[in-house]
Amino acid sequence: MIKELIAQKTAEAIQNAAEKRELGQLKLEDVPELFAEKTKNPEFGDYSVNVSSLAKQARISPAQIAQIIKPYINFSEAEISTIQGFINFKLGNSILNGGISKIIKEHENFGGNNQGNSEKVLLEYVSANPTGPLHIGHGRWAAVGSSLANLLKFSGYKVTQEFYINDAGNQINNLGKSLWIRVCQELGFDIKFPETEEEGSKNYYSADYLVNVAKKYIESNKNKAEEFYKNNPEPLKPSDEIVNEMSGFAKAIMLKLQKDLLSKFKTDFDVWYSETSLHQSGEVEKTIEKLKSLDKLYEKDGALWFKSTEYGDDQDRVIIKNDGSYTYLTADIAYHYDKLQRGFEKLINIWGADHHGYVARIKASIQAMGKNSDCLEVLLGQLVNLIISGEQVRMGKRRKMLTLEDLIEEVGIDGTRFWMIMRSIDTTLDFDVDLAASCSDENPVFYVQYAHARACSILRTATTERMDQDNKTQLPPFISKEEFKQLINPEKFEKNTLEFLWKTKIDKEVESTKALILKLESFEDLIQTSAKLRAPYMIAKYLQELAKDFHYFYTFTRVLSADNDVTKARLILVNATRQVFLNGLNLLGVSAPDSM
RNA sequence: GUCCACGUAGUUCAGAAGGAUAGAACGCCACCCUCCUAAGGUGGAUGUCGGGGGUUCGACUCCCUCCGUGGACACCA
Repeated sequence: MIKELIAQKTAEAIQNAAEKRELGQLKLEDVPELFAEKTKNPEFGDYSVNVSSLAKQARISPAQIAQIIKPYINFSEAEISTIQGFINFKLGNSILNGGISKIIKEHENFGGNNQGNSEKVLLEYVSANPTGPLHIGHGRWAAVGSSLANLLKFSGYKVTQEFYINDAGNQINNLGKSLWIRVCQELGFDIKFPETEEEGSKNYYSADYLVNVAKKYIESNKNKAEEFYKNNPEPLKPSDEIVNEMSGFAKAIMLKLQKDLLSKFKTDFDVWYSETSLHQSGEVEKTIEKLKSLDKLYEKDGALWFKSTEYGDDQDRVIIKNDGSYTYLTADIAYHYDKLQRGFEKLINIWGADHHGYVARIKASIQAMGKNSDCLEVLLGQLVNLIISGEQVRMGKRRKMLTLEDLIEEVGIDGTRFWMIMRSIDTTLDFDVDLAASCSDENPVFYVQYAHARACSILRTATTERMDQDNKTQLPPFISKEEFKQLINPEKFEKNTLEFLWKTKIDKEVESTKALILKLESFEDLIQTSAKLRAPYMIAKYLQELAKDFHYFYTFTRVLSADNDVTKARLILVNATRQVFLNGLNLLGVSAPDSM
C-alpha cells in the first residue's frame, strides 16, 4: 500500500537522522506516528507527510526538519521535495504500475486485509419486534449492518450476523389481542379498536396489516375462530387461550415476513435468536443466579435490583419486578452473557440512538460478570426522518406508515441500500421519498453503476468484431477474447505491459490515468480505515469518487486505438477499475450491472 | 435538570488520528457526442465552518461556555 510505504520510508529516515543527531534534541520515543496523506494540491506531488509535529521536540522549525529528513529517505521510485513542514512525494510509474498489477493478481480479493486476525465477532442488528412490518428505520440498520458484516469479513474478522427476536413480553400479548379483534371483524362482527387512551388504545396494533393476517388465520381455522367467539363473545376481553393462539399465529407470520423481506434486501442473518427461547432454556434464571452469587443483586421495595451503579450506570436497575416478572433488561443481560459464553470475543451491536441509555446497563452487567466491557461495542445510529411532499412525517407503529417494503418498491433495492449506507450513522438521515422515487435517475447509485457498466462496455467492445464506418467492412476485434483473458490472467500477468500507459505525452491523458490509478490503489487503505471505524458509508463515498475519476479518464483518454500496446495497457487498467467497482459494490450489497 | 449525537455552500452531506488556498453531490448558468455507454464531461457562482472564549507555531478538528436541532432519562419492550 502506497500510503503505508511512504509513512514507513519516512519513519526510517527520521530514525536514521535522529541517530546521526541531526534532529536536535528529538528523542525517538517521542516521535508520534506519522501518516502519509493525499496532497491537497497536485502541484505538490501525490502524497505528503507532515513532519511539523516534530518541531517542538527537536526545537527546529518545521521547514528545516523537512529539509533535514529529506536526504535520509531511501525511496528511488519517487521524486521527493519539501515545502514548509511537508515532505512531498511524486510517485514514479513503476509504483503506479505495481498498484494495478496488485489488483489484477488479487482480483476479487483486492482490498481485503487481515486486520481482524480471525477475531470472532458477533454483529447484532435490526432485532425488531415481530409485531409488525419492518419500517424504514430498520432498513437503515439492515443496510448498514449487512455491509458492515461484509466489510469486517473482508478485513479478516470471523463475523456472525444475528437477529434478536423480541418475541416475549407484553407487546406480544397486545399483538394477539389486536389480531383477535381483526379476526372477529373478518368473521363479520361489528367491533372496533379502542380509540382513546382511556380505553387503552395504546395497547393495540390497529394498523391494517393485521387484516391480512386475520384472513389467513380464518382460511385454515374458521371453525376454531367461531368456537372461540362463541365462548368469548367480548372481543376486547379475550381469554388467555385466545390471546396465546392469536399471538403465536401473528408472531410467526410477522417473523416470516421480516425474514423474507430482509433476505430480499440482501441482509442475511446467520442466527435468529429468540428471546422466548432464552427464557425457556433457563438462561435468564441462570444469569440471575450468577449475579446473585457474585453479590451484585439486592432487594428493595419488593423488587430485585442490579447494582449497576457500581459500574458507572447512573442508577441501579430492576431485574425482577415486584410482580415477580422480569424486565426487558434481565433477558438482555442474559442474552449478552450468552453471546460471550458462545465464544465471541467482540460483540458489536447496532442500535438506534433512542436506546443509548441502555449501553451503560449492558456494559455494567458484562463487567459484573467479570468480563471486560470493552468487548461490547455499541454503534448508536441516528434515526431516519421521512420526508413526504416536503414535510417531515413522524413514524409510528400503530399509525399509518411507510414500510421498508413500500420504500423498496418505490426506490429499488440498490437505491435504497445505497441511500441508507451513504451517510454516516451519526447523522439523522433525511429520506426524501418523493425525491428518491421520482428522480431515481439522480440517485448516486446510478452514477456508480453507470461507471461500472461503462468499463464493462469498453471491455466488451474490445473483444467483439466491429464495422469500419467508412468502408462498411467487418474488422477483427481489438483483441481476441482469448488474448484478453491471458492479458489479465493473474498467474501470467506481465507488469511490463503496463509501461505503455505512459507512452503518451498528452497532459490530460497522463493526468487522468495517474489520478485513476491512485484512486484504485487507495481502495486497500479505504477498506482498512472504514473497517476500523465501522463506517461502511466511506465505501459509498469512495465509489462515487472512483466513478468521477473513471469518467474523467474516459473523457480524455481513449482506450481502444490503433496502437495495440497502448490499447492493451489501458484495457488492463479498465479491467482493474471494473474489479474495484465490483469489489466495492459487493461490500455494499449493491448490484454491479454490466450494462445499463 | 442530567446524558448522547448533530450544527460546514440555497439543499443533502464529506472533511478518523490538529496542518498547505475548506470539498462533493443536487440545484442554477454557459459549453462539449462523425469517435469505446451524454445515466457522461468541461468551465462558472455561492461559505461569519452556530456564537464567544481558551490551548497551540498552527483549530472545522482539542478544551470551556452559550445558543439551536433530534433523541434518551420506567418495576415499557
